Formats: sequence, C-alpha cells, structure tokens
Amino acid sequence: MIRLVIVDDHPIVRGGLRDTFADAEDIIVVGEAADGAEGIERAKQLAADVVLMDLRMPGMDGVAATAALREQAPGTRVLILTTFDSESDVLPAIEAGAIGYLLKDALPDELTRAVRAAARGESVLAPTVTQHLMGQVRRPGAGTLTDREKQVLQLVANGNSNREAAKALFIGEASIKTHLQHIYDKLGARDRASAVAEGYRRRLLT
Amino acid sequence: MIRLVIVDDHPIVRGGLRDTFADAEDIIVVGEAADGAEGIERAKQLAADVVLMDLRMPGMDGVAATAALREQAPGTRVLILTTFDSESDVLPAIEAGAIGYLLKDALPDELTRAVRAAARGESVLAPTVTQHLMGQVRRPGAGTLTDREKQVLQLVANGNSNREAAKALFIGEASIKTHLQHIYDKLGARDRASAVAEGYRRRLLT
DNA sequence: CTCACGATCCACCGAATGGTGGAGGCGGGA
DNA sequence: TCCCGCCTCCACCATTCGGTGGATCGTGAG
Repeated sequence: MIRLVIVDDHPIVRGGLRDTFADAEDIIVVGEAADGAEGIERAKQLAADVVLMDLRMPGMDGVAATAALREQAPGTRVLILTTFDSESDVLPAIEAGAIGYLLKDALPDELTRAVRAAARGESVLAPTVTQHLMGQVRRPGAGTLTDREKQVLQLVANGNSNREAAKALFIGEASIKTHLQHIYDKLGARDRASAVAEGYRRRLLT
Repeated sequence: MIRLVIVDDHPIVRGGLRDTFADAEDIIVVGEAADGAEGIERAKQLAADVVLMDLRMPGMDGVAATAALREQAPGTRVLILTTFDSESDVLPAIEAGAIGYLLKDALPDELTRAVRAAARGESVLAPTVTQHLMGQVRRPGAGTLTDREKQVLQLVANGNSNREAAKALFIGEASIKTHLQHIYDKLGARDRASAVAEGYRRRLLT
C-alpha cells in the first residue's frame, strides 16, 4: 500500500486528486497540506511514501519543501505536479531532489501510474520536461548568471543606461559592457531587451 | 435548478469541481469541456445557466470563449475561475462579458455561492480582482497597449531590432519606432529593455 | 459629420549600444 | 602550486536607438 500526501494550496485541486486516487486500491491518501511547511509536517508524521507537491504555493514553495524533505525524510519520494513546465521551474525542482515532474493536464490514469513508479523509486517526467532537461545538459554551466551579472541585468531591466548602471555599482562603464556581453552569451540574447526578456522567463529578474 | 457547465483543460480540476457541486442540491453539472470551443458547444446544447470557465486553455482560450458565448447564448452567465488575477487577465475577461471572476484558491463554499449569484445575474469578484478593477478606472487608457503595440513589444523582447520587427510585421521601420515611443509613454519606460521588463511585470509578454 | 484614436510613414540628430580583442588582479579548488 | 572563473578596465567603430515634430488615412463613437 502506497501512503500518499497531497500538497497543493487549491482546495479544488486537492479534491480532484483525492478523487483520482480513490479508485486506486494500492494507493491511500493519508494526508493533505496547503503549503510547503505544512506538507513537510504531514509527510513526516504520516510516514508518507510519496508526496505529490505543487510548486507555486504561498509561504514555503514546492522547491524549498522538496529540498527540506530530502534531508528530513530521505525515504519519501517527492513527485512534482504543477501547471508550468518552464525551465526555471523544472531545474530547481529536480535539483532539489524531486523524483518526478508531472503537469496538471495529466490524465488521472497517468497520475496513478506515476505515483506507483515514484514509490518504486523510478523517475517519471512529463515529455516537455524531458526536453528542458536535455536542452540543459547540452550546454553545461551556460545559463547561470553570476551575482554581479544578475545585478547588472536588473539595473538594465529597470531602465538604466550603461553609464547609470556603472555609477550604481561604483564601477566603470566598460565593465558594464563586458558584463552585458557575458550575459548575452549565457542567455543566448542579442541585445539588452532580449536579455531582460530571458531574465524574466528564467525568473532571474523581479 | 441551476444547470452548470465546467470548462477547464485539467481533468483533475474538473473532477474537483464536479465533486464540489455534488453537495449542492440546487446545482447540477450538466456538462464539461476541455477547451473554449468545446465549452461553447456544450453550453449551447445543454442550455446551461452558468458556465464555469478557466482562462488559460489550449486552443480557444477563456476570453475568446466568453465573448463568443455572450453573442451566441446571451442568457448564459460566464463565471471565470482561474489561477491568475493579473490585470492583463482580469480586464479582457470582464470586457468579454464575464459576470464574475474567481480564483482557484476559492473555498468550495464560496464557489457554490458564486454560482448561485451568477445564476441570479449578480456579479461576484475575488477581492484582489476588485483591486485591479479599481486601479484601472483611476487611470483610464494609460497602461493598456494596443494589439499592435503588444506585437511590437513581443518582437523586441525576442531580440529583434527595429528593422527586423518592421519586416516581421510588413511595415516600415519608422512605424516600429513610433509604436515604441507610444509603448514607452504608456509603460513609463525609458528604453526597450525597461519596456520589456514592464511588459513582463504586467504580464503582457510571454 | 466631426472628433478621437490607432496605424502607418517621414527626416534629422546626438547618444547609446553591440562587437571585437585584448589586459590585469584576485581567490578558490585541483 | 597552478589554473580557472570572476570582476575589473581599455580602445575603436559601425550600427542602432531614442527624441522631436510632424504627416496621412481609416474607423468607430458620439
């Protein structure tokens, strides 16, 4: 019998999931939670085998909760179930130790199979998620900005010219230009506008 | 008896909603659909009183479906139920003729009450949505980009130069520059980079 | 009909940007 | 210890961009 805990801030989604697993005889939903912190508590208390975790939640989000669970309850598998499959969501979740990543448009049947696979320690990924992962390994290192580069990009996003950004960081204009060149390389951007766009897509900017 | 149709592309959400309304004796879920076009069909066929509509769906989205329903079945009330409450989602939905706008973190009880209100022709808005609406009436016009301007901004965000954007839209480079000037004015941006940033913050860009 | 608005286009100018190819210093990990 | 990544800075140049002040045309609302 697989002991499952559902973590999602939407009551409606929790209801739908509970319903889905009602039909599976080998899966029992032992608990629910509406945010990450609560989810960790439930998973530990109830000795969950698998945690079905949403990523975007108020309070402690899914990534943080996943990482915490990996430490505090290494035997529990975390299966991400979310609406989004952007690179910026997938990678942190996998790094945090999620064993699988599904999208909410998954059919109930896929879901139960994924939970069983997760309980066995197997990885289940939605097809589009696989794409993102492959894209990532092909250019290792690329795509991660240094702290300084993030600062520069943020200043540029806020409408600062190179000169203004330089003053703000107490460095020369030339350095800003160099940082920007590196940012363009890493993000695959052609100019500051597309770099800012990529920054938002990858959630590097606010 | 209120005849309800549920339109959402996530089977899980549909299940949860069906469940929610199973307890309400005066509401009967007569149909479901996974996208806007299907939703319109169901609503017309089944003479729905209220349609519970998600905004973000593959194929025909919720806004387009809402607008179409207002024309083809004026007696049917459309109640938006979605995850997002950003200005760019709320306003088009209201303009398209939705009678209410709820978020998916609503409690089951709120949901049934909202459906009853919608059936009576009353407007129900989630509190945060009300904020957005109020914010909008205070500065009319400003902050809303025209379709063309959105296209231009998207192209710029994707790294196109003015010349490239012009070719893509089959117009002159001068027009791109004019559009950009208007975009800067409306968004309070100084250059294309900050305009793109504002575009993402206001969820005008993908 | 008239007005407002959106979309299209024009010219000119200074300033900013992007591209290239360097350079040195500094700190952490192999 | 040495190497690599990161941050800093330099010069030169073509291209692009932003600012300004116009203009015409079509459409839909009043």
